[in-house]
Amino acid sequence: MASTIKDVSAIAGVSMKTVSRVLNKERYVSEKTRLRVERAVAELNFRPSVAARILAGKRSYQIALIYDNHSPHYIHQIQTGVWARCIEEGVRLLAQPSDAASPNLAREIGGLIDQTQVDGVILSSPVTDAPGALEELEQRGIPYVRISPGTDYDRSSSVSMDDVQAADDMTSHLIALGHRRIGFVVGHANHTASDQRLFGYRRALDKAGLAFEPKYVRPGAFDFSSGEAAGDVLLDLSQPPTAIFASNDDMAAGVLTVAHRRGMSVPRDLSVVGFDDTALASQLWPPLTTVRQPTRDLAYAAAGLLFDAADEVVHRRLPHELVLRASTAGPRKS
Amino acid sequence: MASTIKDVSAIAGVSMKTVSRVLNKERYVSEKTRLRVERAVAELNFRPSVAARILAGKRSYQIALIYDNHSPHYIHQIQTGVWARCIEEGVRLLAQPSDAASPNLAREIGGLIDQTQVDGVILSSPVTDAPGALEELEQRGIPYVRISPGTDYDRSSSVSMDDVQAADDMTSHLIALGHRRIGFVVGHANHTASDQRLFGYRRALDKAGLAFEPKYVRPGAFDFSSGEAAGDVLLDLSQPPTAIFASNDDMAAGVLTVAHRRGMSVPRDLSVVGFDDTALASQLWPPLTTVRQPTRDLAYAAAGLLFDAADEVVHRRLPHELVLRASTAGPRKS
DNA sequence: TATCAATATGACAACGCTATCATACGACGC
DNA sequence: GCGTCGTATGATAGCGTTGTCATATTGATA
Repeated sequence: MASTIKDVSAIAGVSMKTVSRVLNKERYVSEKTRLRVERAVAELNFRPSVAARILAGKRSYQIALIYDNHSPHYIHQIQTGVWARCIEEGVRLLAQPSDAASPNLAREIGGLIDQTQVDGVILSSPVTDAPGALEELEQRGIPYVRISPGTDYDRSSSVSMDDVQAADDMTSHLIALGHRRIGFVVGHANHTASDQRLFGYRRALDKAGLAFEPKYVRPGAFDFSSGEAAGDVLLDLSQPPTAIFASNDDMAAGVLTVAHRRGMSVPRDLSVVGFDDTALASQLWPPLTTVRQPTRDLAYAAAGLLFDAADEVVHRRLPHELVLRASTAGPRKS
Repeated sequence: MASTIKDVSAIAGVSMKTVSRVLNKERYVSEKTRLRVERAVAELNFRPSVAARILAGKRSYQIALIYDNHSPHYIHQIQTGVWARCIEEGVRLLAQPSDAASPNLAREIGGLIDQTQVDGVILSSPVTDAPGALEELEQRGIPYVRISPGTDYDRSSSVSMDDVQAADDMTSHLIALGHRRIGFVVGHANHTASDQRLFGYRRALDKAGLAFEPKYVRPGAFDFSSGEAAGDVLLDLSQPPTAIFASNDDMAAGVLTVAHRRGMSVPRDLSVVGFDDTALASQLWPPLTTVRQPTRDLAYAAAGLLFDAADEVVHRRLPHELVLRASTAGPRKS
């Protein structure tokens, strides 16, 4: 059914190798020949077999994206961004869910590479910080780029946003609104971003001369129910916070639900802010003030780094943005 | 670096072909030989090259999942379900975003097949109903399974839920609560599920002896803002509905936002229900009564059909479930 | 014992492409 | 006119598997 390079060469009246040259845009092909070949390719609607290319050549025209279970929204943004760049490059993308905490992670990645011979790998957080994974890739000499890595910053190229600064900005915004007691819900312990956001929160308090009070900081796990739990504890305090900063939107939704359940009005009785600007943020009531994380663009840029700067280590930092919606206001005079 | 079948055969002291037999679980290999080969495979941590297998054999050990831009949540469920089944089968999954409305869809699918030689394809709605795509697959004799197809029911194996019955159930539930004026927000015109859910709504009204009133039905597009728009129109009616049934959760969130914005209390002043039971549904305030669509299970079952029943056309219907949360109550006495 | 089917293994070609090397042609400088 | 270089093309050998066919061994049956 499908045509091969041989068919093309027969129609174009040249050798297989010349067709191969045209396909790979190699030098030393005359204009005239190239046109003849291209016409034959179009006529047969010929697509080179990826399998044969991999076997014969050094490149596989495939890269892998390895991610762990974030929110569907996050994964989707990451996939879409990487995908877009791959299309431009004519490279196939293998999307690979994984478990960053699994002891088999390195073996699985090794297997993936042996099986598919991918040309490069993109790791998204938190797989970015699994030591075994990085080692495996380096041992095999597979180029890789990390999206929002938390550790070993200089070990590979990466793209990221400034989580510390973003959390600082958001906290400062709440302080500027007049809040003095600001609750904070930390993210999942696996993710370095969690620490960074917490650090940004503390830095902003510091700069404003406000004391850091451990009782206003609650652990969370980036999911709705941990946001609910943290919100309940914070609002049960004798001196409850007038604003709560959750490290992501899902947890902010949990806080919001707790507030509603208690009959509190947001933002009159309590300001709530999140982080990420997922679809959820604008669909909640009230719409959530949050930090827009440029996830899709990060992913696009990561793929770009993989294709362009093969050798040198490059870091690209993309700007974040405060998205002010209706879930924040000044604290109520009490 | 990576070892080949030759290395394995040398260590095990058998021919390449025998190693191949063990790998593919073919008959006629003695227990003793199998063990020797398996030990050699483990020792070298050997993984067969997918590329070589494709080239030499008839199978590629890869299937493709083709989807169009639904909600990230939906895609994620679909991917996860298919993925899980593929792992069990030792088959690699190529996830392929696409545009169901594109005139190039068939060409793109053809290219995908030529390039990757996938063994089978899973189509998720609404790509399920793109005539060109089906034709292309049939012409090439590639087995395919559809998830929630809307047309040409007998053309291929498929998995689906009963959208008509589910919408009927939900509408009947609202009627049982005492509602008589029930608004309905239709889904995206591309999706056959949209029509089916509308039909189920009408059927339930019919059964209850309630008149169908076109003014209570508004178009939508499965996204938040179309839900908002529809909600606004419905609530502006001189005799506004006491309950609104949105064809998916995103649109229901839009309706909820409109209600909040108008200072209405849900469910006291208005009942709102959705469809799908996405993560969003339980994170909204109030938590949304909705239909649980078994998306992940549908996807898992679809992959199962692809692997098991290669030839015959099989349809699997999975049960839905009404999820009753806090967004519904009886209408207010007025 | 001869015959046959079932079981068990191996030799070798083939899959569709790229890498390597060889070859041919003109243009150029001396 | 001859070597040399840059350009343009082709012949052929793999890449790592599986398919095909051949062959050997066993046990059951005639």
